[in-house]
Amino acid sequence: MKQHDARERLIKAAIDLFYKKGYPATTIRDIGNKANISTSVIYHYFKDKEEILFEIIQLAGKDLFKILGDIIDEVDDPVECLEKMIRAHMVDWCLKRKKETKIIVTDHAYLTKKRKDINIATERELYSIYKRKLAELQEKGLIIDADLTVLCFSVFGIIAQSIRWYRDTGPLSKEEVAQNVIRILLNGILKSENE
Amino acid sequence: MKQHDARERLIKAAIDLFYKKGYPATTIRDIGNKANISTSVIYHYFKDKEEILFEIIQLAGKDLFKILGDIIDEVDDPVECLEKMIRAHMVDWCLKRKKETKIIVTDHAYLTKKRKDINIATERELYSIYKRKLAELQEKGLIIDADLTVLCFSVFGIIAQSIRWYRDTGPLSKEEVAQNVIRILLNGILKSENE
DNA sequence: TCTTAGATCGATCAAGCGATCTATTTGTGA
DNA sequence: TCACAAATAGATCGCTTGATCGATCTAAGA
Repeated sequence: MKQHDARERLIKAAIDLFYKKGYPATTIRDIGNKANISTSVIYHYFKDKEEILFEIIQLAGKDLFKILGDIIDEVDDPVECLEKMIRAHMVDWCLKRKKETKIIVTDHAYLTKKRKDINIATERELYSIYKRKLAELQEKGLIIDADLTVLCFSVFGIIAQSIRWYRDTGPLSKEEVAQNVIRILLNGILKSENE
Repeated sequence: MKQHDARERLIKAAIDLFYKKGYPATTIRDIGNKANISTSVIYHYFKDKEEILFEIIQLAGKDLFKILGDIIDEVDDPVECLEKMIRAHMVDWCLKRKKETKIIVTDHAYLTKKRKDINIATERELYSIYKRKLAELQEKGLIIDADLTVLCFSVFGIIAQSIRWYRDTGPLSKEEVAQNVIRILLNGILKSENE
């Protein structure tokens, strides 16, 4: 086995286990067994169990940051931009990295204050990406002037919850699900007169 | 102290602790201390630690069941009914019983299969209440015919996430937040021509 | 070939856990 | 007033946990 291969295998095993059993219920021994690595070796690559969780969460957070940032940079039209943000957020992040997304929601609270604060800061930055875009849309009169915070978290809410019910075996593809969600968010669920 | 007072105090203490620290990180001793009750007494009122979690989740579920059922029974107009369901779901359940709602999302996975299945069944029934109402609205041509499952879970998603960001100290009241969410869901976030 | 730093291992530690035990106190109906 | 079940308490059991230990193994450079 190659050098540093062990580290990656440990992270992968941890993601699987945290996802299935939750962070506190997953033991250091579980992770070692799953990765076929002795327990004590884990402490060569990570300071403690919590550091594994921290790294998983942080990597996923940075990933989403990049996904959204790229779209913001590339797409000028604000409505199209928001649409693409929501689609990529769902398809390329939530549903693609389903396990990490679930771990973030369920287990980030088990980080100690210092590390938790780092993640909260990252999360806040992600929110503010949406907030800025939604504010821009409001200024241009393109979307309703509902409370910006509620607006922002409603968008986030719908997206984040998608992992709770999306199944790869279901009748709809990830793209189709995203398309439905975008339609619901942008046009609402009520039929308007001109439809 | 009166009879059975202890039981209620234990449940209350457990709700506080599960909410703040999470179920696995909360010890039997924590609960006893918080309720000023000896550890061993807990086992007089509950079979084991998990039973406390189960009861908390089940009570909250039944509560929501009643809230939604009452509205379904009382309100004839389907659009008005959906609106009232969403409002009550948010205001009278999610935001009013914030701690239990969070516990359900975060900790229900720690129940053993038998008990978890019971809760999944309850949850499914709750979903189907919404599903039936949304299907009725679709049949009458009152809402868009997006995929019913996506529709249903989007509504749930927005509502469930509200506890992640609503603060009692914030600028908006619970009712105002609910009003914003209802507006977003029903009319979407894009401005229509006739607005 | 020798050295050295990193990687790996099994054994083990101290602490904390859920749960149980036995003993005592309390309250209530006969 | 007595009897008995429910309620409470502190001590403790057996086990698992995260973490550490000293001892090996491996591989690359001098």
